[in-house]
Amino acid sequence: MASTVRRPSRVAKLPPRERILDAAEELFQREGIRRVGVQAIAEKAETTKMAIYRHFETKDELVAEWMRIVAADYQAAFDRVRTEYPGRPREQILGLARFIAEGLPAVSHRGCPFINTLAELPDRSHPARQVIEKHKAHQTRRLVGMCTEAGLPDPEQAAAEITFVLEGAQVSTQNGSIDQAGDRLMRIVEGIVDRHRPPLGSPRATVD
Amino acid sequence: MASTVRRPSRVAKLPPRERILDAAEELFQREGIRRVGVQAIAEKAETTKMAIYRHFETKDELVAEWMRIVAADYQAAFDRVRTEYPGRPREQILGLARFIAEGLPAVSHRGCPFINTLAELPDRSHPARQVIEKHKAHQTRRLVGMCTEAGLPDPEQAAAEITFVLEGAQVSTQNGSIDQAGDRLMRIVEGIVDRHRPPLGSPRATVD
DNA sequence: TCCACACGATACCGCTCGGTATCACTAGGG
DNA sequence: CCCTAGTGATACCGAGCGGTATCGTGTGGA
Repeated sequence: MASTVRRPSRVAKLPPRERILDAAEELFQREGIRRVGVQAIAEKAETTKMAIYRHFETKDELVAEWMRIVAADYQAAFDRVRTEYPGRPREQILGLARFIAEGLPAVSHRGCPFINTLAELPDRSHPARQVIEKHKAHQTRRLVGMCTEAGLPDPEQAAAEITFVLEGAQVSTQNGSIDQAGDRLMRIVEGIVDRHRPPLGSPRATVD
Repeated sequence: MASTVRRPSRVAKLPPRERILDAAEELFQREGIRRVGVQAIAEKAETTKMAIYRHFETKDELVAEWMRIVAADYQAAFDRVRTEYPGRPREQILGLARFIAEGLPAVSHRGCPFINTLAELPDRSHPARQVIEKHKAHQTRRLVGMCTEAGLPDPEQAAAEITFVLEGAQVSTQNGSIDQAGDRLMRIVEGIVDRHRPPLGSPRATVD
């Protein structure tokens, strides 16, 4: 391990900015934002504090950039299920739920980055908080659209219910109150999208 | 006149320990744990840092004591619905949901103390964290019992679903993605407890 | 060849943190 | 009466924080 560190330029290291973001992501996720100092991020990224402040105005801006990356990951999951199941909104919703359910073991005991960051940043004007709220609003809009396409009778209510269970599954995994949360989550979401099947002959009915 | 309840600072102050806990509760809830220093708590409690350390070994122990108080509040809500609707588990569950739903506006943008504290304390051996996990496990057990009494066919799955939506409603209120979360939450829980009404004359579900 | 420029390293600043030591005061019980 | 115990006030400690200043260094393009 030390031998790889020895080589500064012969080994193709990622550019500093990427290394900083990678290190920040891992430390923030594992320890929380306020527990992690800029110095610790620099060390994990194999660079220095000065380099961080050359790429990010403040630590708060670094946090916001991290949140933008996480939000982009979720957006990518949305895009993926949409191209994977074109015209089949029911499968799209289940794909999203599976994306969350499969991510539960990885974040067990540390939970969702959005929820944790929100808890650590009570200031509503914090740049990272604005990123989160904008992302969540956008995500809700897309989910309502899917529920509408799926022919659910009250799409906004269904989207709210799905959102609640997705968030709640992550929280309950974090505090250890519900076991097999992933399986339970999938069954719940299946129940939601199947509860009000569109009447037979509906143009948007699922094909299988 | 409210003077009986009011606590003029000079005349009839609460004992220091109570004032400290009251001040800590408000500051922790509003600002988060790590943002609030012991000095700030002392000032709000109209006492000094030394007095705090006479009553609590460390700041972490003060946090844990706060969590015990919050957990006791939730336990009291459980007890209240059980005595308020004796032998009517469906109403008990709805009463719990109403307890959460009515609390949503008060904690909007700051969320549930348990979730926030968990986010700020990644160390699983932290005393406050153990209080939370023990409380959540106990709460789940009680909820499963209610679902069993209500005759829901899969009480553990139903309890998981209810837990998810209760937690999720608080998270979604905090990040502002779902409006009218309280009303939506109540409709969802009503749907859960009404979805599988036990057939008339059906035998009781098995109790674990 | 030279220069610009991003990067690395280190020292430093002011501030706040959790926690401790010390001393004076006051109320209550024998 | 005094003795004790809890309280208030203040000063202090070492450590870590976010952020800055300064100087050295290696490399690539002209």
